[in-house]
Formats: sequence, structure tokens, C-alpha cells
Amino acid sequence: MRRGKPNDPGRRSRILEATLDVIKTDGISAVSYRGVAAHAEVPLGSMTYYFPTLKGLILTALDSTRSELEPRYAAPLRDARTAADVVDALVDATIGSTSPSLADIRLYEEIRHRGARDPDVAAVLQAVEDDSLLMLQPVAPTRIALAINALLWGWWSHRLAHPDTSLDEATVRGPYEAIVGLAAADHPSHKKEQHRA
Amino acid sequence: MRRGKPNDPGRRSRILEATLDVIKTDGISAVSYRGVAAHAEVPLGSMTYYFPTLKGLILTALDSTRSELEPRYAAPLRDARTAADVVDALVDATIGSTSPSLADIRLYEEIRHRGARDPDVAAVLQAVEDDSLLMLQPVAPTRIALAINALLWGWWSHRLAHPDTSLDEATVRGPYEAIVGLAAADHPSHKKEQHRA
DNA sequence: GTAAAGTGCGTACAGTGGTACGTACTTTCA
DNA sequence: TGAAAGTACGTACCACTGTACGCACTTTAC
Repeated sequence: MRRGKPNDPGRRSRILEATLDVIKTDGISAVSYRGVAAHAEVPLGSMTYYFPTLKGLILTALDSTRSELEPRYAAPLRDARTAADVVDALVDATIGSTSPSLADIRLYEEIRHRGARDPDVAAVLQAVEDDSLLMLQPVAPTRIALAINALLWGWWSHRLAHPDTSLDEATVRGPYEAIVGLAAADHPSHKKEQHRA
Repeated sequence: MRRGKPNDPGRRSRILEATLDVIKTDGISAVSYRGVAAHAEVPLGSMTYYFPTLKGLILTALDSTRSELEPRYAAPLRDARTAADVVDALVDATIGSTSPSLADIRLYEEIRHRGARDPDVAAVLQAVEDDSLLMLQPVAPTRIALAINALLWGWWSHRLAHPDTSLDEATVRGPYEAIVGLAAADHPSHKKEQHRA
């Protein structure tokens, strides 16, 4: 039997959003009940009520990004018909309109960082990556999808380390073309029309 | 005038080593005066004596890795004569004998992570990367050296996220060949002998 | 209406952290 | 042989942390 009702149903999700804000700004290690409470303008007691442990709060917050981060460059990749489309989508995901903001890259970096030590967070990371590999499956065999993922993360990581300089499009495009070209050469059953620019 | 002498001259460097140990094992955020003191078997007072601020200790420790991490795969790259040599060196640096241990990758990840927020640490990172780009200069124009760096870091990062699975050599080699091949195609003045495997 | 169950939150506790500081020891110079 | 300067370290302070816990308030069942 359900008794009692929350008088502020949005409170829980406000806490989660505030947590992500703090993570993006100052990192996971800066997440504290009190800090997030202040940021979300809720009392400390609310924090421990909705999230009895801090680890649980962080994990829930990180997990909530899965549905938000992934689909951004998923659609363009799924719609790609030719190898050139794939390259376009990758370039765009790296530095273009579908690419993550610096804050989002920071968030992603936080997940990777934490994931290296916390198996629960590693699971979140793994889920994102599995999605990504599956998404690339139609355009490249796993072997090459791995390389694409590695390079994509490498470029994002570069952007994070050099926030003031922007990557040239040609710099990014060439290597993607070369790698995607491998897929066509290796295994012509994958999307055809490999060509040099 | 110099008066007084340290009665344990190795103490300072023992502290630095212990600090790196802690960073590799539990991350920068786990570095505390007390924890490192226990690990290095020195009294707490020694810590603050040699390193008045914790930030200074961490920075000094991180900086001390520059001379240790870099030259490992520097020599093979410098000695590379042909494009094939370069690819071999890169593959080796990724998963082979000159590649960093997981602990070292973790350390590198710590530097990148911290560097995203702390300009002083970012400077350390920048120095390492500058060295790396300079080293690749003879075999690839900067544009392509950037891509190689990004991919190399991507692979390392992959290893960190998947400590239990090992990367296939063929998986790693193909993309390197493709990217290094770009250098030869683009700018034939760089080391010749591009060829497909 | 009243008791019980559930919701929401203020407070307090125990632990850990960086770092300031006083003190003792050692070396050097007059 | 002092005394000053530098070395080394034990202790203590204060800030901040996660979290346990108890007290109100709201809703529901009888």
C-alpha cells in the first residue's frame, strides 16, 4: 500500500542534474553531499534520503548520461550509406556539430578515469562502448571499429588537453578516411564506395 | 653559508617514489601527506618539511615521470628508417615490449585527468606531448603526428578500460599502417617506402 | 479520529584531511 | 665554547567529509 507522497517530485532529478553539473565543473572527486545540496538548493537531509550512499548518487548520475550522450552521433552513423558518409559522420562527431562540448568530454573523461578503478563505473563505460561498437558494426568489422573508437577518443582527449586550439578538419578527416578505407579493402561486403579525397 | 646537513639524503626521493606508487595504485586524489608518509616510512613532519604544500608534492612527483616515461619508445622511433620501421615501433609502443604497463597507463591517465583542470599539470602533459610530436617530426608532418598521438593514446586508454582482454597485433597494426601511409602519400619527402602489408 | 506507515529533513558524530607551529637536534662560524 | 642558522619532526588545530539517527509532518486505513 502506497502512503505518503513526495511534495516535490522533481527534487530527485534536480539532485541528479546538480550532481552532473558538479562533475562536469569540478570532477567526480569534488562531489559531496553538501556541495551538491547547495547547488541543487535542497537540504542536506534530502540528499541522503534520495541517495543513501554517495557512491550510489554518483553511479546513478553517471548512468543517466548514457541515454543522453550516446544518441547524439548515433543517428548520423546509422544513416550513413557510403564510406564517405561514415567518414563525414566521424569527422562531425569529432569536431563538428554532433561533437560533444568540452564539458561533455570532461564528463566522459571522468567516467573513464573512475572506471579504471571502480568496476561499477567500468560497467557504465562498457555499456556505452558496446553500443558504439554495435553501431559501427554495419560499416566496419569489430577490429576496425575498435580502432575508430580509439581514434575518436584520442581526438576528444586531445581537444580536452588543448582547449584553446581547434583541430583542423583536414587533420581529422585524413586518418578517418584511411582507417575506414581499411574496412572496404579488408572486407568488401561492408558498405562500399571507398575513395580517396 | 650552508649549515646543517640532511641526515638522510635519500629521504626526499623516497617520498617522491612513494607518491608515484600511491598515484599508480589509487590515483592522485588518494595522495595524502599521511598516506604517503606511511608508504615511505617517514614521519609526517618530514613530508611538510620537504614539500610544504601537497600540490607541490604531486606536481614534483608527476614531473619526475617525464624523464622516465618518454624515452622508452623514443629510441625505436628515432631509429626508424622506413615507414615499416615506424609502424613497427608504434605497434610495439602500443602492445609490445616498449609499451607501458597498465600501471604506467594509469599514471598517464592520472596526468591527463588532472591536467584538464590544473594548468600546472597541463604544462607537464604539454611538455610530454611536445616531445612526442617533435620525435615524430622526421617521419610524419605535424598534422599526421597528431593523429598518431591520438590513436596511440586511444589504444592505451582502451587497454586501461579492458585490462583483461588483450589487443590483437593485426588490429593495432592496420590502422597505424593506414595513417603512416598518409604521410608518405601526402608529403613524399618524409621517409619513403610506404607499402601495404 | 486515531494509529500506523511513509516522507522529508536538521543535527550530531566520528573520521580524515592539510597545514601551522613549537621544539629538539645538528652543524658551522666566531 | 657558545650562539646562530638550518634541519627534522611531533603535535594540534580547524575545516570538511559521509552517514546515522531522531523528530516532525503527511497520508492512509480502520
